[in-house]
Amino acid sequence: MDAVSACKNPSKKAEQVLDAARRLFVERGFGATNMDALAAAAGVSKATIYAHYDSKEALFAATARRECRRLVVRMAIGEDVAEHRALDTALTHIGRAFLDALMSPEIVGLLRMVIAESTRFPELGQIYYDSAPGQTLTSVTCYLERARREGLLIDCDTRRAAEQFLSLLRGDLHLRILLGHPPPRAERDPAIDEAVATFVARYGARASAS
Amino acid sequence: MDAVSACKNPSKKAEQVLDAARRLFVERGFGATNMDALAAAAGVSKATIYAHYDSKEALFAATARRECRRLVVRMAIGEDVAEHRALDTALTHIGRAFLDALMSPEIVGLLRMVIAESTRFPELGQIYYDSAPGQTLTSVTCYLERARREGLLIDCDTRRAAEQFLSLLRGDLHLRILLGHPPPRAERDPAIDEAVATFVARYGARASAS
DNA sequence: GTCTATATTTCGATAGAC
DNA sequence: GTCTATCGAAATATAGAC
Repeated sequence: MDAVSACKNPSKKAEQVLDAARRLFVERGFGATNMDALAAAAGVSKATIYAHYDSKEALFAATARRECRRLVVRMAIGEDVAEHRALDTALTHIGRAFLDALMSPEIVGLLRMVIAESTRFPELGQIYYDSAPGQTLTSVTCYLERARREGLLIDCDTRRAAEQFLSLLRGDLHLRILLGHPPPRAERDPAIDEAVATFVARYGARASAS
Repeated sequence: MDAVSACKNPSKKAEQVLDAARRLFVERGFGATNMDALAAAAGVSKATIYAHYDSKEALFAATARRECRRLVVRMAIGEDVAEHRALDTALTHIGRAFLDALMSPEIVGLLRMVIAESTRFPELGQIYYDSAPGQTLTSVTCYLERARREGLLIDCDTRRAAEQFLSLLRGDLHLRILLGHPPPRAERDPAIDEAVATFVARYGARASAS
């Protein structure tokens, strides 16, 4: 029951439909999007949509799954952003990349959509979580593990350390963005610096020069 | 345009309607709730609903606003949970209270609803943010300010410290709950301890006995 | 103020021609 | 495979009696 099998008859028009569905569902949500608007946006007729997808719900599920998969790709990039740098510099770079991704309109829209429909489509929540946050957490954990082996960190549970670092970075930014009231951009860089400072205070190797 | 003025004709039945609206909207969301179900749940006729509220949207807005205001009251309680205790004990207690509130089904449901409809009703996001997270942040900042004056904390920006502490507590719990996949409860207390440990590593007074 | 019954609209889904 | 045209259900909103 993935995006492929949900599409009964793959073709170019099926792609157009999926693209339009992504735009409209992400912008307006499931309930506020109707099939007429969807057909118009895709440049096809409603009947064509139903030739490819059994129902509005099936189309939504296929769309959401596809977008979550794309997310995995996006978040996996930047994994090596922190090569060969001092700990705090590397963490700052990771922080910027993380917040950039977190604040991008496509990701925010997708997350809002998934949250909104997580009761109607319970599986989506799991898929999303495994995609974006899961990938990021794994990626950061790997970096911290390397840093620990190199003596930059104290001996610790690197996965929990990664969770804490990401939490410090996220702050209430995530919530505010989801609520439609993002904080001014000027607050971002100081917040990253403070997140790094707190992380280093707990996990930085005491013996390192500072 | 608040909950009062949105209700054209206050009465006992108007209360019943608002109560039913809270339950259904929070459980099922705006789109999946219809006026027939609402009337049945409230024990009144549809016409009665429309005698008190101009439209489904008006009823939703009134309901959401009222629930956000109630939230302020809930979160303000527990402000003095941390009186006369050692720093880490107090922080642990604050942490438990915070997570309890964060995880309560009513609050999660309300938040999900507000996020889901934050494009259709942009004002709601602001109202919610000012209510729950705003109150909590203020409350924790006050405690930290007192602790700082008593010499338990280093000299610091207590508001930012409060933000970081709450972020550490929240972790990705919030996200996972909103996505419908909460982590096992057993992970909660260790996570709180670790949050406190990281916070104290950065902000705890170095001279204090440990 | 509240009800029953109904009007009206919106929207998901389909039939049938090409 | 795709379109035009349409059906039928569901849902919002209202009319009119009490």
